[in-house]
This record gives sequence, structure tokens and C-alpha cells, in this order.
Amino acid sequence: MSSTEDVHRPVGINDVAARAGVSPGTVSNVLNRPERVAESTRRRVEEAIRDLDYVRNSSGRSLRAGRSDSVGLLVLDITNSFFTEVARGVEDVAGEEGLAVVLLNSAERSARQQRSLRLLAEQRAAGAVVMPVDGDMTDLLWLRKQSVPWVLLDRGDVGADIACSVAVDNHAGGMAAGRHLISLGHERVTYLSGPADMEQCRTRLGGLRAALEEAGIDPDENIRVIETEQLNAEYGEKAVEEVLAGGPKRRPQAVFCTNDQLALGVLKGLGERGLSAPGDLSVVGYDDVHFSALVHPGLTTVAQPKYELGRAAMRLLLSELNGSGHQHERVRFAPELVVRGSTAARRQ
Amino acid sequence: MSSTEDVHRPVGINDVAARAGVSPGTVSNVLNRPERVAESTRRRVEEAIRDLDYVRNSSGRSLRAGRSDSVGLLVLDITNSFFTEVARGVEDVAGEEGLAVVLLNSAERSARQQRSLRLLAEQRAAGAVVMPVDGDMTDLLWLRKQSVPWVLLDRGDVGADIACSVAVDNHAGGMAAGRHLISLGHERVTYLSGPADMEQCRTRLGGLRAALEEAGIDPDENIRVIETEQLNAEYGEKAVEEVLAGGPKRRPQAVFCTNDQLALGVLKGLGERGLSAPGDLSVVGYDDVHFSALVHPGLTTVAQPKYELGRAAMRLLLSELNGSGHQHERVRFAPELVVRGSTAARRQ
DNA sequence: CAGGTGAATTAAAACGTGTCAATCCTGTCC
DNA sequence: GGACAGGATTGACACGTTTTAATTCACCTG
Repeated sequence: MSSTEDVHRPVGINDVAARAGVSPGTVSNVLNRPERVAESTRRRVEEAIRDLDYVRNSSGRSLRAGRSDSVGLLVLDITNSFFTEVARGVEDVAGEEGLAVVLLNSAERSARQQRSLRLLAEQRAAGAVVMPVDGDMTDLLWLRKQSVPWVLLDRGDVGADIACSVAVDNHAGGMAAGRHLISLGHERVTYLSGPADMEQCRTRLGGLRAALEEAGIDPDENIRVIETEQLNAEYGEKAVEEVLAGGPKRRPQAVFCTNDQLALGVLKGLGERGLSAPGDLSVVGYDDVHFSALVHPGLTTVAQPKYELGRAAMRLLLSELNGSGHQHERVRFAPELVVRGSTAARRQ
Repeated sequence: MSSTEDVHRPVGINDVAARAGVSPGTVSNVLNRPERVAESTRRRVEEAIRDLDYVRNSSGRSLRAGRSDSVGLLVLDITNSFFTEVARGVEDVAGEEGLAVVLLNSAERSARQQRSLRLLAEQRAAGAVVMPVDGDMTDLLWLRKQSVPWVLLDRGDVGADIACSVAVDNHAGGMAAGRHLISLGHERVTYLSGPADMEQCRTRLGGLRAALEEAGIDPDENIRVIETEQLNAEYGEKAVEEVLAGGPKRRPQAVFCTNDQLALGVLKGLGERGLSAPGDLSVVGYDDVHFSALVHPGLTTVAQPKYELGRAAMRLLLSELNGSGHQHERVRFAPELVVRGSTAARRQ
């Protein structure tokens, strides 16, 4: 039982020391290097800790250490389940190491990203896993100069000279989707892209083009690109109109969306117009978010190992934190095509 | 431009003071109470801050203050979009106040909840918004004793004598769903519940029962309850078998799920068996997650004001932090039935 | 001009921890 | 019995802030 007077005066390492009849330094040793302290005193200290219900003060710790024991995770959209899966992976690995994760949401806005990075600097975060809003690295380099190291997630175009990074091979992903569509007999495909300045969108398109070329089909003539402002279902739904523009005659045989949310929006938009996949056209997504297996028909999509992505990023960060002679590393995962009901062979 | 020697030695308030030819205290005043310092010196200090690229150290701040400037948000399942919407609300309000949000995930496990609360105590968090794993309040009371105040979210059964709380009226929600089903001519309904020790599940069932009674239908005879271990789509899908058990003759006319994820799983499970809503039976969910509008048919569901829930919780917490003579408050939102395609009138 | 007023600034003392050199102690060896 | 080794423990300081009481200074008043 804890005594009654410790309610208002928070108990610190000194109180514990006093109670155990020992110096504060010894208590600190019990906490951090138990092997250096004799069995008997260690027990006495531990008992005092329990009696007083002492809990360590991480402000003090990190002030002394010069850095805190939490890492930042900056995501583009906390609402998107792709990111929350990544977050789970990051969190699990960090938790094993006793690091807390501060989740920050840039909402795809560079002002918010800047604010978040500043916050991490103020907290002297041990490190960060970052999915940057755009290609502008100045804020990130500033953060590194404040001696907060970071690992890039989902941005494959940045070289190992700048930072560690974890990503999925977007070119291969686009290509897998393309080959699948071609194998079903589709040639005229619309690519529903997000903002064109997102590297992922461009690279996946590159993969799609490569697949067509490989099959002897001219990409320039057969691929139509539609850009949306954001990567969510609303924009996908809205885009359907444009996809179908030109009448049934010029309608594409397939739509490849750069993101499942867009694809799900497209499926809905089709339904509202009395059309459906794969009957009227095939639809392919990207990410394999949880819901994609739940719609009817199931969404054919390019799966990313989201959870593993998070784990790998955090592990890379850890190695940068612990390792002395650190070399930046690039980890690349292979995407995997998941075929469900939203794609089918072309009707003759 | 920042000079070259500040790369390794992190710059503190003292360096700024030296540069501006002023005492550290004055720098602190410039940062925290600019009105107390003369215009001219203020400008000199601000210039020094810019020149040195000074960023304040929150470890030092919170050590001195005795509490940090971040608040915890403990959710049951970071993967569930219900919680991420809440998180957005919390984050937005916290951000306005300059508070950082540490997102913690208990994954519905009480051991993880305990670990998270301990972490918050160690960080001397300013406060927390908590969705507790179960009815056991001991860990939470311990946290309060460590002088970390918290606000309950989504747990309507806890009185204002214990804590502030924000919730949606679950009884009314269950009732709305029940009335809707009755108005469609359904009497024999299966309630797909989560774990029975979750208060939300029980209260919603109570509302459903009340609706039947109101219509002169005996709940005991007409409602069948099936419990699942967790509140996700997999378990919903699995439960379909049990829902249908007894053959077409004894099949319920409707299924009311305590959560959209379960309901979406049910829709999928039906589809796999060649059945569908609302043709073979009506399905109602709860929460109105984003995705429920995207499936076909759209899921009829009881909507909760998720974002607002988060905002309200954070506001309550703020008032507890700032206000001196604080009285616990209960905020209750009204749920709203959203009718989509998954429910329809009974076929004769 | 002495005395007083009030604004602007400063010096010093915390806050709780970790580290490191110095000290204490116990037992061993010659 | 004295010196020594080496493990266990201690004391003191530093980390970067904020705050309070004290000090300085310019100016005004009687």
C-alpha cells in the first residue's frame, strides 16, 4: 500500500533513496544497470519503489540524456487504413525497444508537415519515420541538422546518399497490374492517378506503360491519364464521369487506380450509373486495404506489405540510432497482385 | 544563415542570451510573455534566435513545469476507422492549443492498456482521452492519482462523479435501429454482439429490445443474440453460419450488428452463400464508418458523430486542465439512423 | 534635490535524472 | 598486521528551462 502523504508531492528518485537508506545514484543504478548493485541493496531499493509507488520522470531522463525516448511517425492521412497498418508495424517494433510513438498527421499539407517536424525537434525525438508530403527535403534536412535522424517511408526515389528508406517497388506494381489487364484482353485502359507530383503515382504509371510496351501495345495511344486532387473515395467517385466521357463506344476496357480508395469510389460511381465491374469494365486498385476484400465484387488490387513496411522502417531507424558507423540503407519490398472479382476477361 | 560551429553543440537559451547580450531569463520572457520585455531588446533576442536557429527544448520545459505539453489518446483499435476519425477530432483541438497528441493503441488488451497508462504517467502527460478496454477502473484511478487527468470516451455508463465523459446515446441508437426494422415489417431479428462485457454492446441491445416491446413484440422470443470475440469483419463473416443455422424456415428477418465492421463481414458472408441483403434479410450496422457508404448495397447504419466526439472529449479535457474549480461533465450526443440499401420491407 | 515609483532586467534557485570520479568497505595476500 | 585489490556506494555536478525576488535605472513629484 502506498502511504497517504504522497498524493500531492510527486515522489522522485530522492524520496526512494531516502526511504531505502541509500544515495540517489544507487537508485538510478538499480533502474538502469541493476548488475552493478549488490543483491541485498537492490532488493531494498525495489521495495522502496513499490512502497512509494514511484514512477520515473521521463522529462528528467531525457533532459539529462539530451534526447527523449520517443520517435515520431508522420503520416499523410491518418484516416487511410494503409497508414494505420504501417503505424501498427512501427508501433510494435518501437514498443519492443521501449520507445513511445508519437503519431503525427500532415494531412498531405506541407505547412502541417513543417509544424510536425518542428515539434519533433523541440521534443528532441530519438528519431522519426516520415512519409513526406512532397519532394522538398529542406525541412527534413533541417530536422537532421537538429540531430533527429529519420527514415523515409514509401518514397522510392530518394537515394541512399540522403537517408534510409523503405518502399515497395512501384514500377513492378504498375507492371503487374498492366500485365494482368493485358492477359485479360484489355488494351484501352484509363489510369486514375492522384496528384501528379506524387512520385508513387508517376512510377506506377511508368510500370503500366512498360507492361503495354512489352506486349507491343502503344501506351501513348491506349492509356488515358486522369488526375485527382486527393487520394480518397470521393474523388474516385467523381472521376467516374470523366472516365465514361465519350460514350459507350470510347469507354475504356479497364481502369487502373493508383490507390484502393479511389478504386472503391469508382466501383460505387459505376453502381450509381447502373454499370458494374467487371461486366462493363475491369477495375484494379493499389494497396489492398482491408476493405477491398469486403466489397462485392472483391477488388483486384496490387497488395503492399503494409505492416511489414512499418516494421522494416522502424528497424532501420533503430539500427541508425544504435549503430555507430551507420550507412544508409534502402529496403525494397515486392508488391503482389491479388486477383479478385473486379477484373475479368474482355467480352467479345 | 546559421554559423558553422552550432552543428554539434545544441544551442540553448543561454547561447541565445549571450548572443543578444542579455540574461537567460529575458530570453525566456521573450518566448513566454513577450509583453514584459521592451520592444528593442525583444527584437534583439528574436534576431539572435533566428541567427542561431534556436529551437526550444521541451524536456527542460516540462521538467521545470512538472508536466509535459502532450496529451495521450488511448484507442481500442488503431485499425478501425471509427477511432481514427475520433483521433482527428482530438488532434485538431489539441493542435489549436499547442498540445501534441501521443496516440496509443491498446488493441483491446488490458495488459497493453496498463502499459500505455504507465507510459503516460512517466511522461507526466498533461492529460489523456481514454477508451477503456473494460469496466475495470483501477489503472485509470491510479493514473489520476499520479495527477494525470483524463476524459472517458464512448463509455456512457460511468457517472460524472468519477470523470468527464463523452459518449453517444447507445440506447437511443439501438432503439432507432429497432424501430426502423419494425417499420419494415421485421420481427424476428438476430443481434450480432461483440464481447458481452462491453457496455456499448449491452446498451444497444437494450435499445433494440425496448423498440420491440414498444411495438408489442416480445423481445425474448424474437431476438436472438450471438456474441463474437472481436469487433471486426472476419468475425462477422464467420458468424453468418450461425445466423443462418436452422435453415431458411427459421432464418431471421434481419440482423442488427453492433458495429459496421461486423455488418460488412456479414454482407460478405451472405454473398459467399449466394444470399444478399436486403433480398434475403435486412442488415443494419452501427458507427457509419466511411466505407459503409461504399459497399453495394450501401449499409444502413446508426451513425455516430465520430469527429465531433473527439473534439468534445478534447475540449472537456482542456477545461479540466485550465479550469480551477472543475466539475466533471457528461456530454451525450444523439445517434442518427442512416438508411441505405441493406434494409428493405419484408417480402410477403 | 531627496525620495519615490514603476518598468525592465537580472541572478539564483529549483525541477529529476544520469554519470563519473572519488570514497568506502570487505576480504585476501604476503 | 599492513597493504592492496576491487567491488559497492556516494557526492557533486550538469542538462535547459521557468520563476521569484532582488536590483538597476530613468523619470517624476513635492
